[in-house]
Amino acid sequence: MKMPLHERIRSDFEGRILGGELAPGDRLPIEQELMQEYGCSRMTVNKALSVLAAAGLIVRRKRAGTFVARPRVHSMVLDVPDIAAQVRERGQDYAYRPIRRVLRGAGEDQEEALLAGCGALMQIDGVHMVDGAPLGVEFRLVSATAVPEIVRADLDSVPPGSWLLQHVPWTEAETRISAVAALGDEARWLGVPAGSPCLCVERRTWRGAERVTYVRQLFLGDAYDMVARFGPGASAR
Amino acid sequence: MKMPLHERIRSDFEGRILGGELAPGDRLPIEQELMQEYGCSRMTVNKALSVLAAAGLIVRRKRAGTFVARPRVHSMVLDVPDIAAQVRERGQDYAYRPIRRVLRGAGEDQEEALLAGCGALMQIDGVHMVDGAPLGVEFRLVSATAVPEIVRADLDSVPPGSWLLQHVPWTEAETRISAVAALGDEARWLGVPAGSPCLCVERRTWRGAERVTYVRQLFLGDAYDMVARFGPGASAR
DNA sequence: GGTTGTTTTTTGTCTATACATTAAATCCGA
DNA sequence: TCGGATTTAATGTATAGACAAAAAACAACC
Repeated sequence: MKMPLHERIRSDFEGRILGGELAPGDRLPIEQELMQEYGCSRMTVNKALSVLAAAGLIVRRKRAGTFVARPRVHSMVLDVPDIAAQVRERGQDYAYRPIRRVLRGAGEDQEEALLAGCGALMQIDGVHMVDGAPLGVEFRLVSATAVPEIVRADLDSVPPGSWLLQHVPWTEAETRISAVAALGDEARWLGVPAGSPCLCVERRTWRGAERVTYVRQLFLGDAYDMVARFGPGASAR
Repeated sequence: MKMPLHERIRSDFEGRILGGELAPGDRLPIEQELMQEYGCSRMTVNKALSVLAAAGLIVRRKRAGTFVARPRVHSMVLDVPDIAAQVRERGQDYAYRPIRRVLRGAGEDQEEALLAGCGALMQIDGVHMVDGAPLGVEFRLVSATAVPEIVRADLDSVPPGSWLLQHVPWTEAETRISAVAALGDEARWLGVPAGSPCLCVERRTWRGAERVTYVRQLFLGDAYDMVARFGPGASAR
């Protein structure tokens, strides 16, 4: 196993922590001791520990030492997929069917008000189709002040999710996942009886302090799920 | 703003990439140029870029240079909360009500078979209660070969989720989130009509190659949601 | 033309050292 | 005993230099 030394030190302790040999609160050897143990310079040890600290596995406190991180505030990596790509990967046929696209001011809706910042809003609604059947509907709001290009963009051939991903840089995002019953128009577009369970994905994006987009997607409960992973290669797959 | 130099270099490029100034595929200056530009040593530049590379924002190739990473398969950090703690944080009352707890061999169920590995299984079912009303039900399987302590653990006062979090080390986990309709027993335990939409959270954990646990949780659609974040402080909140 | 070495550029790792920063521990005087 | 100043042990940042490793670019050869 030819592994850089700092990598070996890192995975050594990672294993011991995740495997339970080192419990939260336990103190690790100080850098001096580790240089002895591994026969290397302090920078090498430091690099290994810095990476573990960045990953949140350990906490380093000056003068006190290095400790296994307290609360296993257990966080996982959620892959937010490009729906079209994901569907095609499974060998199925994907299509986006636009429902509506209007440029207007913010209405009564609280979300709209927050997003608008007294500017114009582009509303884009559509349905994701798989092999001719609806998979999900989406209701999207884009701030026309933050993304002026949206007004003239060609969004009929490309699903707006993909377009936005390519053209709109953002610095922060929040995704909220819940379960709701499909109602009214939503149920009709999805072609299911009202009350059918759907996975509701809401996403808000910001650029700095400025709100950029809001999306609400409703997916058929039995046709779509989201997966989050933790562990070796969590983000690599 | 007193910020370490490597941190400044890092956030400099992070900003330019997330802000769109640097597009995917663009090449960054080589380390030599950056040492000139920032008037520092190569190790400092290297540290900054290594962190960005670890975060997946850039890709570094020997002899070729450093490039902004390709269309970011957009991944976010999902916080998997401790239900009890989360509820109490909102000032509400939390209780766990056990339904069933049996030690047995694996049955017909495929999931059970995968988990068992010809060993015994501990099945633990219960309801999460908030202010006296059901929030969710959970159906849990724990490999008694991987976690022998489970057999004698006191799980009536402590919700098994918390107990496991404390006592069972694992190295890999996968969470699958979908929307389903509550049916039969599940609906009864939740106190809702059959067919009500629920958020279904399934989690599998491994220790190395060995399966450790499987959980299936059903939460009332209108009372529970999960949040994932991306951006400054994504894991810190 | 295509294959196979060879060079060279760029990142990867590591060392040894220096000084800064922080906070725990200690000391000391009122 | 308390509270504040001082010491000191640990991490944090940074430097300058060395050699390793990979892969793009080039050259040579059949």
